Amino acid sequence: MEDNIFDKFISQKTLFKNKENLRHNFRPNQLPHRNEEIDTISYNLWEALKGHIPSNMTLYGVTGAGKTAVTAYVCHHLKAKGESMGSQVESIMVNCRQIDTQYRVLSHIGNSLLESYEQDEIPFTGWPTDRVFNELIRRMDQRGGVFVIVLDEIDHLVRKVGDDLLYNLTSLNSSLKKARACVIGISNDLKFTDFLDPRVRSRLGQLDVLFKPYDAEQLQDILRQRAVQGLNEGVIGPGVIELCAALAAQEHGDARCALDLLRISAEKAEKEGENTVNQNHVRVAQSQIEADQMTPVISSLPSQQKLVLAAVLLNEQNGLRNVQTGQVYDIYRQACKHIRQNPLTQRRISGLISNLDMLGLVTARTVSKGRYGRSKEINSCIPANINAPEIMKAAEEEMALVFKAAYHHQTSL
DNA sequence: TGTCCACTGGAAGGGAGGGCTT
DNA sequence: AAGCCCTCCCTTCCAGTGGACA
Repeated sequence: MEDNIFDKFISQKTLFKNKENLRHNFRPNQLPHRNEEIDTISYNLWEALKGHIPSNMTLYGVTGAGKTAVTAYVCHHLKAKGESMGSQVESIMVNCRQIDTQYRVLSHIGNSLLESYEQDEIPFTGWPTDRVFNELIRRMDQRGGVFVIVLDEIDHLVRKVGDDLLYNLTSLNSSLKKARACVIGISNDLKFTDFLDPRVRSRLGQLDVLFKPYDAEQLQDILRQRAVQGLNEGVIGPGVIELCAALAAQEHGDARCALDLLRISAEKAEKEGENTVNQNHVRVAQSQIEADQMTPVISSLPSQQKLVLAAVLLNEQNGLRNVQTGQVYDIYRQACKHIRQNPLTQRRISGLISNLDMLGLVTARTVSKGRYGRSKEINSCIPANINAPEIMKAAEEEMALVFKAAYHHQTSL
């Protein structure tokens, strides 16, 4: 019989008991060091089980501080309790980084309320927004009960489209006849309410919950708990948990980062056929995570963005740091010429640079150089261990062409 | 103290591309 | 088919700005 390429993996021994337990989006039975937050939120949502309207809430905290996990955890329990008590409670989670316009949020919520016998989804475009809103209200009233609408990464949405949506959502209850609604906003940014209309701010901020970042010891607890569920006994070498926790604590106490580190370290060890995970695996995992986060971001960039990034990198290859917008724009224009594309305006490029900054691919600091004007100081954030050829591979044709052209230009000098 | 640089970043609006309703 | 609506990408215009320099 022909050998199957997967056979060797079947016979290979594994270090994992259940890998899902080590993913950051897994919902564990317990969330260590978050009892206070869970209490506050669930005490408020308890109103929903009695059929009343809970206060709107805003949850603040850095990435990986457990905001989303706690909310999902509480909502899960809420729904279960609702079912056993016979009161209709439903939670709808919306990730505002992916679903980032008023129309899309409303249609997403509306479509998640589709009864199985109803066929008509709200189309992803085409309707006036107020029609989507009215349809949402109709569906909520039809179902009745209390709806908990969770807007994750709400700061992103507000920065992008303003506060119209929040105004509408926080005043849902005045339009609803039978149903009731409350809104939970989750934000990484403590100051995003600065962007809000005072009315929206006071309605949304009826109850604020602050999630402090985990410290290294708390992260260790989290990792140990997950490791027990996710990994086989005795596979974790000395100091591994401590190292993962310490590295993640440096990243502002990001539990997500800690879990990824542990999982990928174990994957590395398993691939090497080792029986235990050691600190070396963690170090390898860390550099892989850095590279893995960046490469898909770069390759999914629109082509003009890639060109701008290429322009920054080209400047850096020539030994320039802290380049200004104007310099980047010059190189960018030359790059466009090389590959026969029409260049965009400098205003647009300035915006694209800010975009790259938000994505974490470059840092762009606005500085004033006195009478030599005011500009951005731009540096790439691409770590030295991801080198230019790899970026070129990731960024495909546009950047590869630019780099090639620049290389010829350099060598011909 | 005023000037002036090299931009920044907001606002308005055009146009293409997707879709719906009548 | 015509008339809307929404989103995305882009341009044009322009007031505003931090701080070095004369």
